[in-house]
Amino acid sequence: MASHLPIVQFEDKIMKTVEDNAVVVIIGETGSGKSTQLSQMLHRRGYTKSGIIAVTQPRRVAAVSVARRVAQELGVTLGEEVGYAIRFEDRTSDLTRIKYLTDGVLLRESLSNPELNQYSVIILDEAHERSLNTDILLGLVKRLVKTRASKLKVLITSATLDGEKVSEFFSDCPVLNVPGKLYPVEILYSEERPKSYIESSLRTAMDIHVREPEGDVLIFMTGQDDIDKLVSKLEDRVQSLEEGSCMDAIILPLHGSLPPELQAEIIPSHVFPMTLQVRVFSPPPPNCRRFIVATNIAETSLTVDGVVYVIDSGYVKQRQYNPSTGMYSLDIIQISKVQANQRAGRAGRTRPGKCYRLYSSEVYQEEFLDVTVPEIQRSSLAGSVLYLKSLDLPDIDILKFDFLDPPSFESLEDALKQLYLIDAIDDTGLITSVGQTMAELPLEPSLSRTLMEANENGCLSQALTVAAMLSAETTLLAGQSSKSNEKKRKQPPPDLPDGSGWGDHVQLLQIFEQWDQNEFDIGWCKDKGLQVRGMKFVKDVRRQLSQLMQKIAKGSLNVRTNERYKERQRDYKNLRKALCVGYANKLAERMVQHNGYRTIGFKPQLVQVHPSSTLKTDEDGMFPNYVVYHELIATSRPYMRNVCAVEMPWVNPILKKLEKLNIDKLSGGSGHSIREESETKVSSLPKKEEAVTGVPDDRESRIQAARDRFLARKGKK
DNA sequence: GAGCACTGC
Repeated sequence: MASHLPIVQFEDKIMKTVEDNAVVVIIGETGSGKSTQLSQMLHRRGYTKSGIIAVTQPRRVAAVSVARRVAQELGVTLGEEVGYAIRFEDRTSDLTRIKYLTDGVLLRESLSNPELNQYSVIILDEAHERSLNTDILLGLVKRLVKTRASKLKVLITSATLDGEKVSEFFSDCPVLNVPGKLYPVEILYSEERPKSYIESSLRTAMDIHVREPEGDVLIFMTGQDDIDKLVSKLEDRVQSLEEGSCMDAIILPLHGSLPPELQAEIIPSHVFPMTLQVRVFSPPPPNCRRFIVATNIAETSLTVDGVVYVIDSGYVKQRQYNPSTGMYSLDIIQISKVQANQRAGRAGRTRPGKCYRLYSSEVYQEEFLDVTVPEIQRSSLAGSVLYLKSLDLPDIDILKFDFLDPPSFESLEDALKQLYLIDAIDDTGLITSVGQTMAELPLEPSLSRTLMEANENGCLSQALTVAAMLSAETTLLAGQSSKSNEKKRKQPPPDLPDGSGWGDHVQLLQIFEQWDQNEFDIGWCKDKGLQVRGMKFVKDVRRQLSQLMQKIAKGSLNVRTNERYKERQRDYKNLRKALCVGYANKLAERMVQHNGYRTIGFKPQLVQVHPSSTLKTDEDGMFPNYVVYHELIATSRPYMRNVCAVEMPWVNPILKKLEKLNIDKLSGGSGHSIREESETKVSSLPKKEEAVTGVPDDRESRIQAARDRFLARKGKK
């Protein structure tokens, strides 16, 4: 049935290698069939007799669609022999032998079963995407193949030629290459970087339209603004063409904040069963060319069917975290070679195609990084560090955790400091009982800490709502028409609650409470300009959090709990106090004379309340003296997004704790509970690994190098 | 008076 897939010819070779080795890296290009076939091969060879085969995917849709395809190929009912597990949805049963799951779900499972004993094989699919979760799994799995000795097989699949590095990481395990099924793509470079990649894209697109035979055009832009601009320019140009001089054209924007009904219809592909094809709108009319103007969402997450031409600006908008300031920034940066090739590959899925790169081959060769900087080196690590601490693995020290690409020492110290401020670890770096419970909640540490505190002071139900709302926040406001051709007149304000002046957390709470009072009516969301999908997600998250908190909850979890009590609490004092404890790592103090704030606990930054905030000023026009914020983000200026007013008496204990902060003590702790043993364990660990694998481990030296770099930087200041 | 790329438990 799947005999046309390239990987099938390699079955014997792959299976022999898996038999002889605990870990195998498989490089399979797009269309090789690795995602659907590897699990079935292993099943045929009896690997499901001693356990389940787990296949991880970075995305939910992929886990579901690949599982569906495999069940179909094996002729079984989905959820029986072949199943999947994603957040909110577990379609597996006692019969399940092949299980597709997101890597986040596998990490959760590992929390309650660190040895992952139910699995005989773990396949980490699409590892080249290097999601934060995949990187943590790579480290955990490396440890598991040692502790579970010969009882576990691990396959790492990747689409790029980065296999050598992964192989080195796994003690030089074998690397197998499986060809893909892409058609050739001709690469056309520009002589030089254009002044404006929008104008240059426009010219290139029109050239293609006039000169090239039929086939859709996919254009990679960096963000919604650029997309809107280019779409409207393209529309103008296409309309000004003489009628009948060339085929018709449809121009379609494609980015994450488009409402899903406009965005795409997702249909399984017959050519590439392991991916998703997206048809933007219904089938394109005959003799008509589509121009899809997209963000990097079209690089991996969505596949547009029918693309023959790709125009690549060479840029991407990327979010990165600065551990010394605690601030995120969204920057437009050059893509990596891997990304450039991924984009080009989008032109060769149905027949030979062309990729127009709006940069020269010298720029590609000399300026582009080989691979994208992995997420783990661009994110705040508080959540990941807490997770690793909570596993309480006897031989794991956070600062020495074996990452494929270790994050900076500075970034790990930042994470430890934050965790200490919110009581998740003590002053020696050991996880606390509060921290242990926090780790079990699928939330970022500030929010899980807020829930714990709210449970103590009687406002758990409110905090659950706030945490759930913030988990969805960006997808909440429906696709605003931005500043497109529509008249720029402000639409009638959707009259949402205003947070009673206390800020955005309270507003989010009030919005959900109103929705609850309106019986979760979908029409109500639409009236208020809220994305229905986002609000439903909030409801799901809230339900999940409630279930997890049930065991330890001291009060009611219902949204409409204690109406009378709430009436007396117009100032939301308990909730704000709980937020202050949870966000002790995200505190800011107002400047004396103006409404700017200074961040506390980081290298001090001058930041502003985001203009979209509902936080109110007092009669003198001044903001509160202290606020906590959900995140710092530098866009046009440094902003605090989602702020909440807090009171001086709640802030004082945090300031005291900051004074006591001793980062060396925090990071010196071993991270596990038997401190006395930590010294010897840490130093003896490499030897132990040598004995097991017979291969020296370079971990110590890499960590030492990172530490040296860090200290050198520190010394300069 | 600003606007945020993309995932996920």
